[in-house]
Amino acid sequence: MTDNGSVPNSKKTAAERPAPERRGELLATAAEVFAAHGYNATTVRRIADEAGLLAGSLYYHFDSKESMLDEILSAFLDELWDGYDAVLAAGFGPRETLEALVTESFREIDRHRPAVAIYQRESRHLARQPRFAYLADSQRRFERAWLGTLRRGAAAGVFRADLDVRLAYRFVRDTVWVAASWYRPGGAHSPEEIARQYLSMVLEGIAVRE
Amino acid sequence: MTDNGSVPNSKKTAAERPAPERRGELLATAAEVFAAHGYNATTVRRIADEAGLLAGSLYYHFDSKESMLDEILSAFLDELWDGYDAVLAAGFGPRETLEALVTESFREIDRHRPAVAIYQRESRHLARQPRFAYLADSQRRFERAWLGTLRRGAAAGVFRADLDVRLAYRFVRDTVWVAASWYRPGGAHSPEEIARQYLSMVLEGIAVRE
DNA sequence: TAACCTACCAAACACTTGTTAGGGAAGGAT
DNA sequence: ATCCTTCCCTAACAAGTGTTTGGTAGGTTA
Repeated sequence: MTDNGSVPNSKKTAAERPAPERRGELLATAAEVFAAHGYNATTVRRIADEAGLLAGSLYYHFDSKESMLDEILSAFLDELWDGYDAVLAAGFGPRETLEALVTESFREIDRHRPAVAIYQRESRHLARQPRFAYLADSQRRFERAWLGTLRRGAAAGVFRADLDVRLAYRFVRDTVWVAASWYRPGGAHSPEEIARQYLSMVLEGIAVRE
Repeated sequence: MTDNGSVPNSKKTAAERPAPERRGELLATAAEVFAAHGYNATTVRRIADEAGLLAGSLYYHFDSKESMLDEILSAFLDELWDGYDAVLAAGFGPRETLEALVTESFREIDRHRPAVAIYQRESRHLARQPRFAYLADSQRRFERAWLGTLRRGAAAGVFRADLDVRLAYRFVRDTVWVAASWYRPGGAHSPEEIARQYLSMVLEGIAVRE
């Protein structure tokens, strides 16, 4: 009985926000609908329907449809980078870094599946809008982290050096993140188990060695 | 294979068809815009703009925005299955079949990049509509072809048997098709070259062997 | 000449979209 | 009781949507 205790309304910064608990519920259903049908194809009435209120009422909590999307994506990316930065700061070798990044990614997919699906679908054209410039930033950091790890590994002789590193980067990146399109939490495999098998395929290949 | 004939501009009977050459141009630009911004986010006025005519004029050539999408997707799938069926009928072993399927896929991406991008983005929810039921059919055939090849290979000892075949299937499938999101025809690598490197990664892995 | 066909335009149609304005019920604080 | 805050509803708005209708320039055929 400790979860519904204090009301942190006055503790937040400048922007006065209504009760953050209802907000979270609404954002969760909005994310679910965005992920299922795409941002543009999702009407604000549909979100309201799914959440059990009327379209106009959403504007008590948010000032636009776009800001819902914004909040969903930035919350996801914040958490993602918390995890990634921890991995990158740990001083692992290239192979261990790759393994940790992949595992962390599948954990994020587990926690933020709708947000990841939306990101995959919309980030490319959203990144052009000034409001979503942080998406482009994130993509650059992303590339730096993964490509750097792959290059370090190739130089250290733990990853194959005969591959186009950029192709390998896209290969690993896509391999991991498209999983969000079919992954369902609570399924047969845990995020860690999926990460283990994916890593096994990416690192060792699916062919039998002789 | 999916549908009836190839020119569905039939308000009455398919007695006469307008010049198919202009049709092809319009479909190509429509596919390009759909791929760039998503089907729902694309207005019919935007397509017309890009093609150099007015929105209403598109309805001389097509009877709806949806039928443009239909024609783009089914044309792509028809060609894809021509290639796949040829491979599957060739009587290759599992490994050669996999290699041929991957190579053929990258060739299709090269030829139908916009259609592939649209397919990736929209097929999931389109498949629920009766009109696009052939998308679901195609996906089932797709799964049978790839999964069957992987199973045959695991049984024959050329693919690893310790992997979840379903995971491996999704791994290979996604790995190949997401390439459409970044591939640009006329780039540094030919489809065959990309296929070669992807196959090398999928089959042998990116780690150095000892 | 006239009739005809192709490929388009101009203007509107009905409908959906995101968003806003004003109001009101519930409940706690004073 | 009075006030205030929270959360939602009703009802509308203007802009944008896919689509239809009727017309027409220009070429081809009779």
